[in-house]
Amino acid sequence: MMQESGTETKSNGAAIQNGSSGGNHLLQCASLREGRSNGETPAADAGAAELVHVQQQQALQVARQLLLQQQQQQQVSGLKSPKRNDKQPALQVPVSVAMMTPQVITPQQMQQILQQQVLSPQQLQVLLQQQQALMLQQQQLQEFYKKQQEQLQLQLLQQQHAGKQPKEQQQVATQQLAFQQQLLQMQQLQQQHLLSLQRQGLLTIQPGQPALPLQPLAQGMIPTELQQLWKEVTSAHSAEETTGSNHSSLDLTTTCVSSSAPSKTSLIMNPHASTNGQLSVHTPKRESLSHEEHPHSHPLYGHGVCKWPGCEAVCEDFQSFLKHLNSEHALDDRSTAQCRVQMQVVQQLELQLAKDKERLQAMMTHLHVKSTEPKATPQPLNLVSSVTLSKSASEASPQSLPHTPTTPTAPITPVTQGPSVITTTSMHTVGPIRRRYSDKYNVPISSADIAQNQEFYKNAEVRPPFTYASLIRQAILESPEKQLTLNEIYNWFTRMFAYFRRNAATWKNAVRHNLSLHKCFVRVENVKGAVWTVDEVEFQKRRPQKISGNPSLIKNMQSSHAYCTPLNAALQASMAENSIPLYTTASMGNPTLGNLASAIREELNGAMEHTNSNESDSSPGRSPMQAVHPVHVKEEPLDPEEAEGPLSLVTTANHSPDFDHDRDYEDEPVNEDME
DNA sequence: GTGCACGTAAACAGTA
DNA sequence: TTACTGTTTACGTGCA
Repeated sequence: MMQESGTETKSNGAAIQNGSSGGNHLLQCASLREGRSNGETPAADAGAAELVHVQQQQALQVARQLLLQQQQQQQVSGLKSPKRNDKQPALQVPVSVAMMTPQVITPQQMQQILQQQVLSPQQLQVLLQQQQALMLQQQQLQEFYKKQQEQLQLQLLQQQHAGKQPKEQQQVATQQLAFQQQLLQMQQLQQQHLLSLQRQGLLTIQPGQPALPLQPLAQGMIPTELQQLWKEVTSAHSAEETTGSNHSSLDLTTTCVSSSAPSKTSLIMNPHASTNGQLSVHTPKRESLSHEEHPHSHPLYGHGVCKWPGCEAVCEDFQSFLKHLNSEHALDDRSTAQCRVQMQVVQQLELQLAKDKERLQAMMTHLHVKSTEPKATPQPLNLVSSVTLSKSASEASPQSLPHTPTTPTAPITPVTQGPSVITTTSMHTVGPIRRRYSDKYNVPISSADIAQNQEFYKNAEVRPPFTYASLIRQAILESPEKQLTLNEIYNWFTRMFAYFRRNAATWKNAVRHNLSLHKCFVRVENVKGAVWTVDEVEFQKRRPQKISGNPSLIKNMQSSHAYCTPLNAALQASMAENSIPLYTTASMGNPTLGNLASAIREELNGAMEHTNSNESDSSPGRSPMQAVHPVHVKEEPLDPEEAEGPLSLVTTANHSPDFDHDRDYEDEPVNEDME
């Protein structure tokens, strides 16, 4: 008995699932673009990188030549002019250090680390090699530059004691300038190269941590990975510190060779970092202060261990920890560098979080809209779906007002909210409560509702928060011909809802009961036997009744439309005025909009009609459907002779799928009363 | 408290 | 005879 009938209800599930995966990617791309948006050329590829590489080598050679010349001059002339003492540091420092320092991982780079997963191992290796070559060059440059500076300083000192000729001084100064310009140029080239690498998906790597890039390519970074990253970064820093005679090379922030602590801190805060409120450069002062406030709760101290990133020094007690903190993690270049890295880690995490949030939002949105998209496709279903959708939408919207507050069940909100699934789920758990919610006051289920939660209902044995009447109507409307045999209705129930795979006797009885009870369900004798159809007119009639006597309802409905998204005011107004136009456009156009519009229209229609219906059936505001169809469809109990009447109804219903009838149906009692 | 809507159960009849 | 289909009635529940 319960077999077959697989035709009409297409699984919206597939459509639901295929929809939107691309969105995230787009988002990511967009964010990446933002991150990089420093005016780089977009077309950086391996060729460009090589070019940059060659250029860098040339620049390096030039620098070496300059240095040699300088050294020769120094040897020949002895001491240099002291005059340039003042200017030199000023010139050197910013240019040299800032430019030459291997870059601390920038937020963009971190972001890429977190996101990148595209490159093939071969690509990665090539890029890594390039990167490492660059790093080597950087180191060479640094060493070279440091030596030069030391020599210059020595020279200057010597010159201070022994006078020099201004000529030589000028020469040296110009050479310095030229050299710095060369360095600057090199640095720019390097940066370009780095940017190109970034574009290719590889982050820039710090010298001394070649392994780093390999890890990050795994998808999202988990905290441990981040920690690992942190350790590597910090270790790299410290290594450089120890190796380099001059500590300042590490960090952009640690620019001045002779810079003082304050200047460093100020430099440390780059715009990015400051945004995070990370100004919390941990000065000893602060620490102690915070410590005073919270005696033994120091964020950097726990379980007897210093939690300074990469430290993990064991501290017997808090005092020793403080000691350790002040001694080992005082305000120096290393600490600031670490601090900066930490800032970036945090920033990256925040970025990741934001991104994930975006992703979630996109997913929610997609799941929401999704149901409508598939329906747009031209299939038997589509017709149905459009109808049902409109219905659903209408249902949702209307009821949502009066109902929403009271009824938790209604998966009401196809349009408005996000994870309808969740909503429904939660609602389902309510179980017993469900019934009231669905129809009456509210709207009967909408196909959209069902579609949106389709997967959930299919798999979870949760009672759908819809009335039998709503479900039956839905099933019928989803069928290509908008008519189903009882058995097909059964099948639809079992197919769509796991809940109805049990207790068949009970719910089947209920289905039959509803079919018979509600006038909106019309039994038609067909060639193949008896089929059930939905009489929308009945719905129309009924709806008003429920609402009837409640003038505020109309208001509510209209206001409810506002909830319903992006329908513009004009549209709503037009709908309010005349349901027909809206109806047409809505149904024809964008599915979502159509649903919404139809829903609204229904609502309005219902309300209007309702108001009008009290007086007479033929109200001006009525939809064509209504006008066309005889109001009384089912009034007379089904005599075989009357079969014709219902049939006509059926046809009409089919013709105007969009017509939402949301109003439901079912309250037979109402109908009867009206009739 | 009442009316309404809904769900559930059951009885009954008709039909294949 | 059985199972399905369809109708009807009764009862309970929740809500306005």
